[in-house]
Amino acid sequence: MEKIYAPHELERRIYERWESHGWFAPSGQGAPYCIVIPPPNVTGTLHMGHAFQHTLMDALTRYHRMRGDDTLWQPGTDHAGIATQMVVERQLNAHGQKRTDLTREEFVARVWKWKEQSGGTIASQMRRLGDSVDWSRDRFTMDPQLSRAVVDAFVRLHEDGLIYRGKRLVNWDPVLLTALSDLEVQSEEEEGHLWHLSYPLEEGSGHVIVATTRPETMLGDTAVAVNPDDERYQHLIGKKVRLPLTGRLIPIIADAYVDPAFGSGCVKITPAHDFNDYEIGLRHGLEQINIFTPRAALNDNVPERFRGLDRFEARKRIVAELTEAGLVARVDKHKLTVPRGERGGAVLEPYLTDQWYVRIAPLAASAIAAVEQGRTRFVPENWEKTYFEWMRNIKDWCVSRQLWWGHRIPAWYDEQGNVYVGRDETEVRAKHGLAVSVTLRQDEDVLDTWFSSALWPFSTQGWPDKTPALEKFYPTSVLVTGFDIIFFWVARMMMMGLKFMGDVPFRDIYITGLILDENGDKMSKTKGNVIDPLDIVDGIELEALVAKRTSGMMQPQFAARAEKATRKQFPEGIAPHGTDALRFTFAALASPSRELRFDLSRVAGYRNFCNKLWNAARFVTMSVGEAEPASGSAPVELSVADRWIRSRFGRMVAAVEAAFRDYRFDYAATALYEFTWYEFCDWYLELTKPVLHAQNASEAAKRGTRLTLVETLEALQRALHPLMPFITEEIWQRAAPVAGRAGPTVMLQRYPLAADYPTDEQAEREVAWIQAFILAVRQIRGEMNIAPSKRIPVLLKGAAAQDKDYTARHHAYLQRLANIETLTVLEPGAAAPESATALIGELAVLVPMAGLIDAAAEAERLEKLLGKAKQELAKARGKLANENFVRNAPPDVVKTEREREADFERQVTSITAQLDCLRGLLRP
RNA sequence: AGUCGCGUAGCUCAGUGGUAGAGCACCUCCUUGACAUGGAGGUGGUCGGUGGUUCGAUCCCACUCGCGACUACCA
Repeated sequence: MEKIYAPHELERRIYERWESHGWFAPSGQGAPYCIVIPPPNVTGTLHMGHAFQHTLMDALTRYHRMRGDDTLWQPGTDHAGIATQMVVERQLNAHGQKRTDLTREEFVARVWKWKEQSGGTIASQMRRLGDSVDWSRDRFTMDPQLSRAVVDAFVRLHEDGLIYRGKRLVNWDPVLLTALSDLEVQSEEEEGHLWHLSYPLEEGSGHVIVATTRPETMLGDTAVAVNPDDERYQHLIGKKVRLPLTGRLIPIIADAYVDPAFGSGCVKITPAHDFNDYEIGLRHGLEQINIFTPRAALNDNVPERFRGLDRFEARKRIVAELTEAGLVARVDKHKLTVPRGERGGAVLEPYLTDQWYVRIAPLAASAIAAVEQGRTRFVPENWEKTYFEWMRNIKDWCVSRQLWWGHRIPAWYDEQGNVYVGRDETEVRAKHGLAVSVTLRQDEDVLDTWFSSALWPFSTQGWPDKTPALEKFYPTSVLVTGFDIIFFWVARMMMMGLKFMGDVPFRDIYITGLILDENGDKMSKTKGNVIDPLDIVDGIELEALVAKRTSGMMQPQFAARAEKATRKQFPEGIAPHGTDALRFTFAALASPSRELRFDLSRVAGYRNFCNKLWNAARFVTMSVGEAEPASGSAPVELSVADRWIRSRFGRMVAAVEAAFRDYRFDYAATALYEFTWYEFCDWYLELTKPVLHAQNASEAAKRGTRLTLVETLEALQRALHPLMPFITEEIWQRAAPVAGRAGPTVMLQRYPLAADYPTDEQAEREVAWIQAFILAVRQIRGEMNIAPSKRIPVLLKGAAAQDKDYTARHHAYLQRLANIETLTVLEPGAAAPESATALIGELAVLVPMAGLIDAAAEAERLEKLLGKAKQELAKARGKLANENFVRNAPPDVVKTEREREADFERQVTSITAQLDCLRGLLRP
């Protein structure tokens, strides 16, 4: 084996082998275990958040596969309606073309082409990350079968009265020219103004003042509203004002919605351009005057001189004219929240249009109940509150989009405008008895992308057909996703799953944290702080990274900032770390916290861990050789260390089992890391050396150690495999034959079971003693600056029978690991030379000073120890002096406290005696 | 405005009603035949503040200060 672990070459080779053998497919045996991937945008690339979630999903998948479950990780991608259409439109624009220069068919063909071109990026990234998805089942939301599912779902919902078409106010994007759902609106606080406008009363005797942030909408006002209890305006209710600039007469109405304390207490009502005003308009039967074109320019419903003006231009003109007319009473600075489109960023306009809606309340009710009843469980549990909060206040879902890329709505219109919903035109004609002579025209609109996503857990398994896959893998086991799409996706899958499958789509919903950069900022292209996960895997030069981060940036100032930040953050680019190190980092990071800062130094640490594991494997293979240590009938004898490491391995596996059960990947990572490094490498490998190198050790003992070495190494690869699939495969291939384990790949081996490694209390006790001894000597060495290579004599004082026993039996370990020259057990009362001291309970470990140790330094060290011991002793005594403590605390707590007290008393006595002795020396 | 979350070592974060932990960073020593991407030892925290419950609170409760996210918004 190479001295340094080099991941690059072997990762690709190994993945290809796994994939070509079809090992990612479900085995067909065992209990079904299924995860559906949150489908990324087909034309996108995977970012750190994806890589993080994929790591966790793959770890779960590999773990369950190795546990013998019939495991499927279902891959696929999403057509991402608006996002994808926008990308292709931008490409057209770059060539001086517009979407509308093409026919719909031409444009859609163009998008498909782009999808074919760029659609492979994600798959190749996933391969590099080691994702063990069943590629043979790859799905795309616009596959024929999944499209059929979309149509079927739409028709069924319509048949059940859960989909309707209606004219109402929607969030309209005047740039993209489409409706959006409430969730796609991003409200941001911006600086604006509050204009106080004066509307004259009809009879000419005075005026009312209304306050507005959008003066241009006054052209569509159809009332002024006051609070019914507002005494200032009682006398005006029912009267009329003359709307400036238009001359229209509009009524003053009373509505409890109006807050008398805000502004003037008078509100202009524009039912066609404000959600609240719309509701008020409905209550009072007000006219709805639409004053905008779809592009949000003023239309023919306004005085001629304003027609055709863009809304922002119109605002200036109207304010100017009103000011001139003396009708602007006041202008205040005002913070307001401006609704913008999630994708395009355009200011949205509440706009009256015909759209399709899902009547959501009945669907939400069963989805709420399912979580209340525990049929689906959120992990961490707290997220169910967020889910409930939204579900209980949910509003109907606008599902139609005025786009070309997506699932066309399965509705047809005749020339009279009657609408028919059906799976296709033939079905529609048959269902409604429409003659061939009736011309039908299909709805031009497509469905919200999230409509097809909502069906994902069952549409991917063949629904609406009753397929074996659907039967087996629905409900899925767990959904792994971020909290940012609980509403968009999770809640909707719950509703649709319950509606169409009659059961929840997943047993557990594991909500991951959000990956932030090392400063706690969201990673975004505009901030220039995104990291391509593969750049961490393969490494990247600084210049290439800068180029990558600044390319395609519209605004040069952003590019400059991104470049500066990048050069500061990665002055030498990013070193290669390998996939396993990145994956292990993600696992270790996956605490229940909702925000996770990604720090490259963590990855470096885990790359070192890979290297450590690699070198441990080198040591084992070099020590054990090619042959199976336990072959034939040769006797095998296990040392205390051999028994100890098996026992410790069992404890570690138990911790990992619990961690996977609880989705505590951080605990799993920690347990594996600590076992591997601190127990297997730091202690066990060292403890094998005295045995393997000893001339007087029996062949049976050597066989036992070799066997344990290679068996533990082999089992450790299986234990680590879900988190670090590549390096473990590579090592396993070498270790397994020697460990007597057959099989083509570690990924199909059984995961170790804690039950197979019962705790060996005695071995653990003995090794703990050995460790304490060695640590005691090392501590003296370290603090007294005695070179590790210097062999030193050690004396034991106050040794009990057991200490003597252990000392005798484990002499070889002590001698080698503490690098001892001689080990002498002092008889009671025997005089000890001046020494440095360390305590193991009542046993004192002495290192004679004889030229090695500076007495003053040792005195200082002991003073410090004494201080600590006294402090702890005082604490313990204080507690025990408290009658209430002794009376009320559980007996075992009191007992422990008494033991501590005794222990510290002994320490204080012993250290004090040593100090006295030293002081004698220092005071000649 | 409502909902939720966070505040623990220099940094990033675990954690528990009874002895406060890890990684990184830092200091000292060491190239010993798996590994310097390493080994050995060490420094470092009044667990945001105040009060309450308790024999005992970093942990539970209340209030408070400082952050943050989400949802809905007053024109």
